[in-house]
Amino acid sequence: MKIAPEKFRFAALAVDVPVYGLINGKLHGLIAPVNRPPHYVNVEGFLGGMVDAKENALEAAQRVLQEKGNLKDVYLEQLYTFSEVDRDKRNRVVSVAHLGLVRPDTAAAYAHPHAHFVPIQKLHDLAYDHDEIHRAALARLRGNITHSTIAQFLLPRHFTLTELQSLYEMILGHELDKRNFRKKILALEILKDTGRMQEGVRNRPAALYTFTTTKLQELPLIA
Amino acid sequence: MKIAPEKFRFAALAVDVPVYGLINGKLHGLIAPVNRPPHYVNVEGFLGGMVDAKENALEAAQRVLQEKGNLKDVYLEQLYTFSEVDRDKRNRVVSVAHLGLVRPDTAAAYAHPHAHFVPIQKLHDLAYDHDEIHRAALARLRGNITHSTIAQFLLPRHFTLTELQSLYEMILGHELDKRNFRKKILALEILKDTGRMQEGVRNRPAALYTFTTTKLQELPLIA
DNA sequence: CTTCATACGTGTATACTATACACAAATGTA
DNA sequence: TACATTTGTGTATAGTATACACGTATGAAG
Repeated sequence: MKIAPEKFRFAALAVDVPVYGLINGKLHGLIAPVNRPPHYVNVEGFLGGMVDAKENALEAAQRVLQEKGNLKDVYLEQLYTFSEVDRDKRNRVVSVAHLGLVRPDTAAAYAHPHAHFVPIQKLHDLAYDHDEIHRAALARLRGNITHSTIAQFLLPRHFTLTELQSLYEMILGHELDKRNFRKKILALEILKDTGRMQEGVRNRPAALYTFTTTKLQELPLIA
Repeated sequence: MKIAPEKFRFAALAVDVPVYGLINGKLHGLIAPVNRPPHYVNVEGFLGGMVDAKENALEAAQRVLQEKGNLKDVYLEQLYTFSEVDRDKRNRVVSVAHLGLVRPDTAAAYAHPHAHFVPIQKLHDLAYDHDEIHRAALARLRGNITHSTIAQFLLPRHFTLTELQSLYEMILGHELDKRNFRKKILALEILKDTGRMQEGVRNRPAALYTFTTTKLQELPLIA
């Protein structure tokens, strides 16, 4: 593929990837130090990087997560393209933001010299326009969780209904009735009982469920 | 704003804008001839153009519609960014597609030497990846019409409930019950009766309604 | 081994919402 | 005056959403 004529090439094309995961049942976002003098020092931001000539935006997002975060098998979807002229104060960079989700095993076991998970409430004053990207990502998550089985990418393979409900509550920002939630979610037939139970809890052990399919499905509205 | 370093500038950044409007009560899309030898000759495509150095993607979309289609006051929202390496066979172009909607007065009175409105069923075999953009745009329209007052950007200022219902039916692809549709839409309190009636129709004249606000509002699910 | 603390798992009655459905009324035309 | 056409309206029924409380299984502590 040839490169475009010089006169159209003033902007760099980047991806930024807000990645979220549950740690101890709470939503965290993955950020790393940003050090780009003179504008961006002593700040942090989501993982991001330039798209290169032989890949599309999604592939770039996957590569960036691998290279800069040592992360694989992340659920990714395109979020929004941020193109404000001065969104990067150094020079013109247009960024195709992608929402990323990881399971708790990945998030909890995550160890990396620079990138780290931080509770979502503490994600502010980030570099570039990453505060705005964060808001857009959470809004997307809220929209998705009621219309699809996206929760599956944030939960372990086997989970309890209480864990699922708690995830919904965190993302939606309000509490749900336990009995009604169970009735609705089970009626959708997207979950199956594994027959196994929680172990090592100091209360009545909960049944473990799993999603019937590993694919993202559209759903009628929940909650 | 400085331009980005040379090594990151291999792709051109463009916008493509599928614009839809009602003509004689049917949805049409706006396309124009594309003539970019050797790959794109004798084909048509949505209006599009390069983003330039001093504007963001939305501003570019507005400018392109003005310059290439002589269109102003178009409702625009970012749709999706298409970044396949070979989506433009000539060279690498990443396009931030925007969905555009115009009112029937604009669409019906539309006269332009090249750009023209074509019924959506006839929009196929378009240049570049515009068939895919068309599909994405219609899918977005379907999603939006049930969750927002986006219909207002496709209807005249004053319209009948039958016209509104017919728009919903066209976009959703199925028929709706007249009485139930009216009950639901009026209960939302997004419409007000203008007190005026249709004139010059050869049947019982319908009451004319208008949206209570000119802003896009989120709605609970309709239909 | 008993008691306690904790979280799990379940059903029903009521309010609300969605659906199905048919006919009289207002206009222009013949 | 009769006809063709499209508007505008109500009710009964089914289905869905909501509100709500207590017995049960486990581990820990005494």
